[in-house]
Amino acid sequence: MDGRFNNPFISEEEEAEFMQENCTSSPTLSSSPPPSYSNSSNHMLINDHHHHHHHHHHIQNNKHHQKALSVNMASPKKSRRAIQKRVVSIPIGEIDGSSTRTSNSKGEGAPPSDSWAWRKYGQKPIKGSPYPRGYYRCSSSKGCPARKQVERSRVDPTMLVITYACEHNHPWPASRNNNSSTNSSSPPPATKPIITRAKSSATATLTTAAVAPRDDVDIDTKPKIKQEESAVFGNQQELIEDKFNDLGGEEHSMIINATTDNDFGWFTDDVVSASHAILESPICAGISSSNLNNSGGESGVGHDEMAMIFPMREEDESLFADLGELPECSVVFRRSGFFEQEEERRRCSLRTASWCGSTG
DNA sequence: CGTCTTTGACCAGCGC
DNA sequence: GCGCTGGTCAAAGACG
Repeated sequence: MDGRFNNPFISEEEEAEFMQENCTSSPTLSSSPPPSYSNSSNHMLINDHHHHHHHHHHIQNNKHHQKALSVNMASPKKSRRAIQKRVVSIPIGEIDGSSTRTSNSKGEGAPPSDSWAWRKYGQKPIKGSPYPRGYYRCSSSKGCPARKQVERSRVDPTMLVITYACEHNHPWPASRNNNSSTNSSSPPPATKPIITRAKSSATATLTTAAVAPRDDVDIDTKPKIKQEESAVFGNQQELIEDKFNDLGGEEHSMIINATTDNDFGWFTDDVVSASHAILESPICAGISSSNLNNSGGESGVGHDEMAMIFPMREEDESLFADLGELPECSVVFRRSGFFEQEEERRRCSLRTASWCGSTG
């Protein structure tokens, strides 16, 4: 499916270089019927099943050494940072998974299900953040390059930052026993028949979990989280904000006004009600131009969550696509009652800061 | 029994 | 060249 996903706020990395090639910016399933998802000849990177076959003969004895064969994980052509990513920030409490799942031993609960089946394959603590980052990959299809990283926002613990990389190669439920219901173009009927009511946007589907009915009602978990995290955050906030001033911008995200909270209709009734989500879009549509002047850009702290973009419908996307650059529209979003408006504004100005996430 | 999560180790990229 | 950090793998355990 496409990165537009069904997430509330998405910011897209533009650096994408090899990602596009390797990851085969698979055509939005919805728009164009993918000819053959199974084809793996194109993307020869990030996939693991590939290298497995490649270096088979190498080592097999030592279990631990087997990993050695995974060396070529990605054609080392470009740096990891060159990978296109879509950063999505969502209020953790709103849709936070935690659900029935194993919740979490240390990191965070199950990330909000975006109707795709994700399998966690790793988790690591991130240098600048008190919260670990979880690594997920699409479990629907073995060869699916789709991956996502889930971590709690450093600046706003109540926010969950999900970074999507690569898109799915397959329709919806590739394997598994998903009932892909009708066609592959549209997400499966959510367990909760709520979605897409407001906007009728076919693509908009969050917390559906058709594949993995993991998300249910776990709204209660959020209050707890808030307290803990917010406490931790007290200090960092200041620091982080400082850093933002030095951030360099690389991103080209545009910000637009969201119509109204109706747009969140596709969230979930629970979600919506629980999330007093407010869309504020001061239209800092400056497109990062103003931010670029910093060039120092690194710190890699928190800018990711700064950028929150609202996923558009395919239709809309198309329109923008024609525009040339703007892949998606972004929207500044914020939860009411947590940060002050001032901060909000501040963010707005910083928002476009690029998230050079990976390397620390 | 199958699938997914957890967890420690390995590896590559990057900075020094 | 070394060390740090992030990203991934895979065995074992947990869960359904």
